Amino acid sequence: MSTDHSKKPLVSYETLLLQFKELLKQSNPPLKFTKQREIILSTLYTHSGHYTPEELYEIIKRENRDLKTGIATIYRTLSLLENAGIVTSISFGTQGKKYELGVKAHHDHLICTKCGKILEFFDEEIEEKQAQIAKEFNFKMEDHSLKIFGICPECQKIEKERQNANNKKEAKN
Amino acid sequence: MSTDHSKKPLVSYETLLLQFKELLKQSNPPLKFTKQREIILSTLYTHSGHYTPEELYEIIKRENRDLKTGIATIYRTLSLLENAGIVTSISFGTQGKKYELGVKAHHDHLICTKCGKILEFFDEEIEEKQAQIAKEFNFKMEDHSLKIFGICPECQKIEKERQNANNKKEAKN
DNA sequence: CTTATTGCAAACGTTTTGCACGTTT
DNA sequence: AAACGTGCAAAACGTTTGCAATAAG
Repeated sequence: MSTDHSKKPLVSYETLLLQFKELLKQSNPPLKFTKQREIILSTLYTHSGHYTPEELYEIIKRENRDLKTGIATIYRTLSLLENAGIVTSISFGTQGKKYELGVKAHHDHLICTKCGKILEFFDEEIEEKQAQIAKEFNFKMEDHSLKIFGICPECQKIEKERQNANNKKEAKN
Repeated sequence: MSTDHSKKPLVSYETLLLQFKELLKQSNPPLKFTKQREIILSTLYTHSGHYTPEELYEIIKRENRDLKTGIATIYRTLSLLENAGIVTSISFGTQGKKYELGVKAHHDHLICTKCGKILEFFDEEIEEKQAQIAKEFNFKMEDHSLKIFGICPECQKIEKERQNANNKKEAKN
């Protein structure tokens, strides 16, 4: 298994930006390159990680006091970027989606159910198995998503400490 | 790989109902066995498959003209049944969840992106790999979800037929 | 007779949309 | 100048909740 913890995307921002501009130009009808779209892209680039539209909106508002960017534009741009394959999303039931720059290699997720932290992993064997299963069912595979839910090491530690504290208290009584 | 296409749950309805009644009685405080709860359970039993609360609501309304059952009760009962481990859910991003009777063995899902059909599979090797990965990350695994998205054989066929029809039309012009 | 459960409607949080105005091309 | 993009507020969507009436134990 290979683990990919790199916090930096694989391409430079210049390359990414060019890629994005090219995409806009090639669209039919051609789309426009706006300040808002640039800021959303650059924010995703500089803040490597998984964000809800709301979280991204807060970061952008805080870091760009001069330019107004509405939440609707965040949603619209994230959809655009996702359809273009520039970002990918991971969904959390009714509680929404989190987005990340998708220029990294494909990977799956470990999600902490206590603190919401997301770790990434990649396993070639599982990838192959999935393709094989799709084939067996005559499914034309388009995508797949593997999520492992659990408690991360840090939260396990916190849990243990809380238990110890409780035990001490009970011992006193 | 073992494939489980059985459209019938593993236990009889009588057994399931007893299990449910026992569960209600054992709760603290004890919960009540109502007509609505029985109908929701029996509808899930007789209509094997995956349903959104809305879909279940429509089925129940159609098949039980005499008893009024509100959508809120569907939601409340599905939560109850899920917490009790009697049904399981599979979530679809912002578009909600689908529920199924969960007395069957654990399995993962193949989901058709055209028609929404859900097929089930189980692969021991993938299961093991997941447990191993969680261990490597010191994650205390609670659950996992593997979804393969793609186009089912039927929809592939429909797609091909549509293409053929289009080709003929173009040939005419 | 007590307590949980119900349907209803209102509230909720997230996402989408209509529209007049601004910006990019 | 033409057309796309924007912010805003309202609407839409799936889900949850408060409440008075009802049914189960």
